[in-house]
Amino acid sequence: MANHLPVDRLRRGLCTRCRINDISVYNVRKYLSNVGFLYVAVSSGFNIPMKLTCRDCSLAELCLPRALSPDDMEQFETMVDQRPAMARGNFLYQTGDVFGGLYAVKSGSFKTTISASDGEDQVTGFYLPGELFGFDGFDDHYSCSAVALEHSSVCELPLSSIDQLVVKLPNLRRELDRLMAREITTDQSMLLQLSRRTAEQRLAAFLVSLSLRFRQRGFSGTELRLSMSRYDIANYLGLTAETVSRLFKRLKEHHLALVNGRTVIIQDFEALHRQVHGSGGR
Amino acid sequence: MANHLPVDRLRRGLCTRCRINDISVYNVRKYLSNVGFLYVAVSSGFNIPMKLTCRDCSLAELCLPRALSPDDMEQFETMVDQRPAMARGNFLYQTGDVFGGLYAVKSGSFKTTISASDGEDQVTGFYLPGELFGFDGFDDHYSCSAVALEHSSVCELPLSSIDQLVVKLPNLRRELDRLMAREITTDQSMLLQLSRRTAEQRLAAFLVSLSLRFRQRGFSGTELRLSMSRYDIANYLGLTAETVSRLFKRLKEHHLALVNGRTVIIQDFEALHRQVHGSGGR
DNA sequence: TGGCGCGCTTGACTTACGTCAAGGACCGGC
DNA sequence: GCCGGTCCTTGACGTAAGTCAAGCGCGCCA
Repeated sequence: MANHLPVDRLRRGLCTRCRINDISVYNVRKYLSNVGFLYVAVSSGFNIPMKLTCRDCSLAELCLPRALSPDDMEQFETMVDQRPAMARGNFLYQTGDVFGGLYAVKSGSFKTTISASDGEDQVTGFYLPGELFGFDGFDDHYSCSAVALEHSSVCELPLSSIDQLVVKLPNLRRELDRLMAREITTDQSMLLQLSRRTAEQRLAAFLVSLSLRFRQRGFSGTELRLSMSRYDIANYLGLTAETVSRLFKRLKEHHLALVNGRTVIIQDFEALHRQVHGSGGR
Repeated sequence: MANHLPVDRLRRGLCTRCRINDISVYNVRKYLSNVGFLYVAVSSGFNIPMKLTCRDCSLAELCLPRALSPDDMEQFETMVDQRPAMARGNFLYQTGDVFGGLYAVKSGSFKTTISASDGEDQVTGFYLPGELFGFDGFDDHYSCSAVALEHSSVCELPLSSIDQLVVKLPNLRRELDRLMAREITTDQSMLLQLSRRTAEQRLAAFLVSLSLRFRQRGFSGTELRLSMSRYDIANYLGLTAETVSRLFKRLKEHHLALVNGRTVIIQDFEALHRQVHGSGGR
């Protein structure tokens, strides 16, 4: 397994194999100790002191500012707050909190959940580096809670900044609208998933989506490390952890994917993809 | 049954019992012929020639412009296009159409649907007078199709107008953000419904929501006329038409609601409400 | 490095809801 | 007022996925 190192990307803050974007010796140590396999056999280049700007950030092409011209970008950067890293399981915000702003994942990953009156939760989304979340809060209060799935960090775009920026930067407003529409579209396609697809198809769709998003971020699209538990996956897909477990077993038997704990090796992406769209649901 | 007539509201374009907002002799005749029970035993006051302004519209307190000051409202009105009425079953827009703008229901009702690659549809929402839809289109193309469920009409807020107005009217932008966030929140609470609630709970939630929204619009909250088919309801709730039918029967047996064709009489709202939140799902 | 607990797996059994099929009611058009 | 089609209802039956329970093992912490 390649220990071929994309040093320049690392310098800019991101290892293409891991999910580290805000580099510091502490974080890397911490991260490495969590990672099962060691793609990062790094020597130097770690304790670069830095306050990342968006232009430096390796996620720039994926993240919100990608719609901005260099001039706009400069204005934009001054409005973005970098938040301290968070430990796994910590809440970034909770249901009912006053809307503070939007968040972009800088490193790690998050889940958002809503809770029913009886206390039961529903996972509504997983967010990877470069992805924006918090749109549900625009109605004054967040309707979801956001939880770090691993050691993670975010950039914050505070509400006050948004109000100022959208007037000055029409491109930013349009990009925000676009992202919000995409949030709606993905939620709605989940509605279709939940009501018209079999458990098998849902899991296949989940893996395909993750694979594509990882690849987009420069990670491997075939060897993934899941940051969420079986329970989270099951909940997100409207299933139980037992069912997910059995399905993973079936994927293994059919040589579509090899799942071992939280490591997933996708063996036959095409077949998985076919399964998603394949021959109707229930 | 009262033929007590809210004439002033009718003058302004809305009968509180029916769903007529854009009054013309033609429309009323057309509508009456579709309605099973005749609340509207109207004599005069029908063929009022009018181009409704938002200030005249009886839906003003519910619709988008409610966030606007009188001055703002005047600017806003000039940008809104009134579309000709549409027959049942007609598309306002279809999946993939270039985003033209947002729509507010003026009379009648609409459903939005997405379709899977295999051609199967999923109903993602129902929209009543005063409700805004089309947000999914902000990402350049509509990801849903919008279909009139009965003889209906809409007001259009074209994209070009939105771009101009949001700069001039910050309150409008905030209201749009709020509505968009609400769309996200309702979609996500549907995710919870679909994955964690029994068929019975889903249908109860559907009826409770409809009842509240009808009441908000000045219609009866206890005697509803559904504009959507059993198939649509079932599809929206992730069930089959057969199951919905059986559930309606059960509601009748338990004296919670009386359902006859498309007429629903809610007998015990509280009990229905309890059923929604009651003692966990599956 | 070793111990403990949570998260995962596996099997046996249950059930809510879907599927299939047939008949009935309503509605709109001629 | 009759006829055709669509929408709705009802019953019999099947099954995908849930529930319950028990054991295993990874990974986290001391």
